[in-house]
Amino acid sequence: MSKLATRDGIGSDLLDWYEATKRDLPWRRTRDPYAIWVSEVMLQQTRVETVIPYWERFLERFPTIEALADAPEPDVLKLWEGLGYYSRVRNLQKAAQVVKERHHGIVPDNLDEMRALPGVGPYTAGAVQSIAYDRDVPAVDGNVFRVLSRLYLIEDDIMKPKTRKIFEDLAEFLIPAGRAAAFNQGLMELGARVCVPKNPRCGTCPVQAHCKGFAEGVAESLPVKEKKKPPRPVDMTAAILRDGDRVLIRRRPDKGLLASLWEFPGGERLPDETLEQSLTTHLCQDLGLTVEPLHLFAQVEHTFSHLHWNLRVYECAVRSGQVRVAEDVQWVALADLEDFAFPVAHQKIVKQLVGLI
DNA sequence: CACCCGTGGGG
DNA sequence: TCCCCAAGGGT
Repeated sequence: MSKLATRDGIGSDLLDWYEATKRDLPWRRTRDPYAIWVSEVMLQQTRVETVIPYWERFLERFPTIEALADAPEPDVLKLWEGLGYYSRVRNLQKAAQVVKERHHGIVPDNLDEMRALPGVGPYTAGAVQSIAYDRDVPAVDGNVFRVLSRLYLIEDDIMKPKTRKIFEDLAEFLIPAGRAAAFNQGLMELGARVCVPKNPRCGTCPVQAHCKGFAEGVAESLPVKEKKKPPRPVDMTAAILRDGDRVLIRRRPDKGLLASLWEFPGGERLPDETLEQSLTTHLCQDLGLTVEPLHLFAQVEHTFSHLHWNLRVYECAVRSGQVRVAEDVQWVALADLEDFAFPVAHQKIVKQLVGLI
């Protein structure tokens, strides 16, 4: 750490630049720890421009910890529809319930208690504690990894968990006393607007003079990051079952991919399965129905972070069996489909269906 | 540690 | 088109 014993001007240069140029983001207009927390969860792996309208709607509908804690989960999920990584909001609501019941509805003002809440990891805890409570703790996200790896020419693979401590220690060391809120946000802002992954704007960088990566001409090749594997292709089938103006939908399991979202019934079609076999497997086992595919209604390609669905949707006729309507299996009028939270892949089907009205 | 968990935008 | 990626966390 001795070679880093030059806290030099990074802190003050970055703070000056941040205060002078920071964006006017809605969550920067509040000091409410809950509102800031919500923004940090939404911003996980998600762009600022995408988050803004979601954050506005979410805070309007659930303005307090208690409002979120007491809300029906389907309502919460509906407001998150389209944002992805849905376990984020399920954990957020669980955490809100813990805060309501065990912390008098007040977001904990220390790192350990915050970290203990579901969905709160090292980044989110550090971000909320520094931004909302002015605690001098680091908040290391992807931007900070990139900025610091360039500034100090650190070549450790940032995808490896053990690398995290190197950057957290450095980020903490660099915090100007009492200024973690602005400093942490300054590092992230710099990563988002100047020290970007490709074609970094080193010419306008406020800390270029301190940047070892720039001096060595290797800034753009940092950080070192292992490539991730391409998404695995999966064939999927889904059935449109109609009864007058109503269609059958069901809720996905409360764990795993797209947990608790609604969908048109179906599932994975294994490589050696026929269409009928696949539909029978999923509809018969899950709903007690056998069906006959009538015609291809839609074909949807959808890529997730780790999967690629080729989803074939067939309008079907019920051949035998009776639909067991339950809390998680419902006939819904086309006009009411919008009340349910669907994953994007199935929203494409909803659009076609509603277009028929 | 390796893998799972979404989505939309940009180069 | 394809690949990368964006204020990560859970298991």
